[in-house]
Amino acid sequence: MPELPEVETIKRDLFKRILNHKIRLVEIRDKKIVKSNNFVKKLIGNEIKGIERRGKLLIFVLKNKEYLLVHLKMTGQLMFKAKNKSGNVIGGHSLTKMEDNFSEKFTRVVIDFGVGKLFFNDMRRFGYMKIVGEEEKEKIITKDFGIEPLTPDFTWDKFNKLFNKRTTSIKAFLLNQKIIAGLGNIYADEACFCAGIKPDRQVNNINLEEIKKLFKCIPKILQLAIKNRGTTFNSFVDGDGQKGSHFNFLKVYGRHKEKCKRCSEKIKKIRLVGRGTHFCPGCQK
DNA sequence: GTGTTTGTTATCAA
DNA sequence: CTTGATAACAAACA
Repeated sequence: MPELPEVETIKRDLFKRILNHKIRLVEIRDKKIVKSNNFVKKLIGNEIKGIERRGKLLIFVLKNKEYLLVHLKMTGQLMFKAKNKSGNVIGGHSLTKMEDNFSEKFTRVVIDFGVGKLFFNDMRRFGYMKIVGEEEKEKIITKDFGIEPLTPDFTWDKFNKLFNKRTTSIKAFLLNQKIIAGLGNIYADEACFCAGIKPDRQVNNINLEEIKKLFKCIPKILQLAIKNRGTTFNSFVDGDGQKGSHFNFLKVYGRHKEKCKRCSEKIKKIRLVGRGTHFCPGCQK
């Protein structure tokens, strides 16, 4: 599940690979993935001049000031494979099996940059790609997303105000992209552990001290996960097709029935907001 | 065959 | 209009 740290890792990887290379060919293998018209035509001959991120959404800035938006949803992957001297992508032989974290079994779109190809793979087909103009891009990044952690926009004043008059669980609050952008199921659970808050607590019952802890925990958790190049649980790979190493740093997510690293109590798993939710009964109140 | 996995949105309710 | 709760979607795997 690519969340903010995973998407950020991909962004940084692709920056080094695909910037300023003219797009030669675009192959759509699954029409469902592409959500805008004239997709191939708009890309061929174009260049990517920058890569931005808003929450879990990747924004490729095109030379003609249009924007290629890519959302990986649950199982999306974006990986660049360089070409060798004979013009074939390295490691791109198998069409069916996973070899070296790479197969074309679930490849939905391929963008050929001459120096290599960018593969959009997505087993579950929840992800999408679309090209939009300046106006629509601005509308999306302002309307659909809340405060962006890891930017100057994430201030104590703004964060604290978000807790006013809300009547939902802290877990649902953290998962809501319109409130805070970029947290998903893994990092929402991790943030709650870090702040010592049980995920089913109501937002209006969380005290100032706890809000302060959350304010510190959210960037801290995300930064560490980025440093470890993201969490690979099922399908996440970075822009080069490699796994992230943050899995072993997780305190609660995926550690059901295991001992808490801090207090040795058994990690519990419940269902909240329709999501698997992990917490430590000893550390979280 | 069944349950489980989750990011987002549609839908309905208040 | 805003907020919240819930189901639905998709496909593979244990």
